[in-house]
Amino acid sequence: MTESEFLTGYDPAAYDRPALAVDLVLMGIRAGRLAALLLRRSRQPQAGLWALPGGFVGIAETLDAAAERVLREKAGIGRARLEQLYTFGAVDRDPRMRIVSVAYLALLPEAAFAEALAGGAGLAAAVLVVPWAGEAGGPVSAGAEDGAPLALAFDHADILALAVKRLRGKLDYTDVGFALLPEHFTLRQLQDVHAAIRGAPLNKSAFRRRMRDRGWIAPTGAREAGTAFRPAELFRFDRPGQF
Amino acid sequence: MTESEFLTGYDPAAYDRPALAVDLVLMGIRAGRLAALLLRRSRQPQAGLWALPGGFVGIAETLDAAAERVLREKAGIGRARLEQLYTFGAVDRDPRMRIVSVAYLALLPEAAFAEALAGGAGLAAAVLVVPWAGEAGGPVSAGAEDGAPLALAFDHADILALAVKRLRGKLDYTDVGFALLPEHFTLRQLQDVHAAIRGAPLNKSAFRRRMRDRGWIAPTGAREAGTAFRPAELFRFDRPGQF
DNA sequence: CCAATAGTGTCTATCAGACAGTATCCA
DNA sequence: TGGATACTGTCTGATAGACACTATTGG
Repeated sequence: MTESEFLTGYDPAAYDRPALAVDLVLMGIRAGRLAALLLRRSRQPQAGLWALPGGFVGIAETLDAAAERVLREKAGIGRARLEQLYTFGAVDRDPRMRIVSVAYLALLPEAAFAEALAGGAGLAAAVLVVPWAGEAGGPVSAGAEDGAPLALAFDHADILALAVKRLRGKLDYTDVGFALLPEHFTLRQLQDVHAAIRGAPLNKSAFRRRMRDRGWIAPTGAREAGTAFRPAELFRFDRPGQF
Repeated sequence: MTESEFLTGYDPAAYDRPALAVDLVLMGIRAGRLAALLLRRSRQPQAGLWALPGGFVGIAETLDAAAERVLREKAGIGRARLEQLYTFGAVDRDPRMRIVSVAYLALLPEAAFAEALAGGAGLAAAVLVVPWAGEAGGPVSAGAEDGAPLALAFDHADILALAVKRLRGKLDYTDVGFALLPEHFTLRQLQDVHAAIRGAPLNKSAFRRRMRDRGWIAPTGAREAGTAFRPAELFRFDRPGQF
């Protein structure tokens, strides 16, 4: 039997299959704190709870392509660097039916995050409360910008927790800190982002030294404006496209 | 509409779905080199090529449970610590139909690896050639134990390459080195495993110092037997269950 | 004794934390 | 001038690489 003869006789519908979806963790910085974009579910199941933007994977659509489509259609964001996070496959994670979901993570610069919030997609910012709780990272809870806790749908709290953990792991040796900031930033802003992701403060001079020694930042020559004190120097990320 | 009313009216078969499978990367050490267990495909498609043990995910089966079942049924291994690696979703990765596959990684102690090879499952050991090629890790090629290259089926070369990359990333701060060794081992064996995964040699005294300082190893009091030179001290892993 | 490997001691470079000190802005 | 924050200098401890040194086995 040749390969083409085999294919002719193959029955792809022999067994029941789980449905396959993607869910997007879209992270940003909001008032100096780590935040993610969520949608309030208007329909059953779990109406009223907050969920990650998600959607089903088409039969002729790559997982990455499905994630990009959901980014456009559900979050109204043109493009972002999406990275696969983990695949969640508990049998009862969705009461409608068996749905296996591939979670993706993207980091939005501060302006893009604000723009997505202002767009008509109905997104809200969930501030992530990230206690230090050791290197492994403890549970992550989500709250509205006024501090009120948000109830998350399905297993999306697990997905958020894993996203924060992944972020932490990559913080020291990739550009995740820069990806959340505008093009020009102060070292203080950068340090605040790192502290928010770590969930613990950082030593100032050691942090500045490390950033400069790695050659990742370049001075722009400009300075902050509108401060009531000494304005900080503005830097830019010097190794775009490296990761 | 309540949640139960909604569920009654929901049609889970409205769209075509990709099939969902798991593939297992079962790693071990073979004659001091990093190796993985492969099956030679006897049937179309891609008959004669070498593939990772895999199987479809049942409709009421967790991803982890499917991986454990494949471990038993296709590899003849009772149990191992399986860890999800990545989900591969290219549209044409399997010529039969659209199959999305969740890859899992497990590390087998030297004896379990040899036992699986000797079992009746038809597994072969593919020695992985892992050039250093920078921190990111270059392409990984598989060869038989006599050095002859093995042709891999589907996108399984990509899966192996990612598994090695993941292993490298975890080498310094988890127990991956110990997981591939027998219960009692010499520091030389441990160093060889680390060097095989890194694809680059290690400094002896620095390595020993690091292992001892971390408190991960405990002396057993016993020594190697049957050597033609000074026998090495045998150690055991002192932090089982920590990772 | 030699060959071969086990195991140690020491020098040096790098890097991070701690913390105090100086610089520069606005009011 | 004072308050606030930006930015720097320096000490110290932890860790890794390099490399030579000693120790212990079988023959």
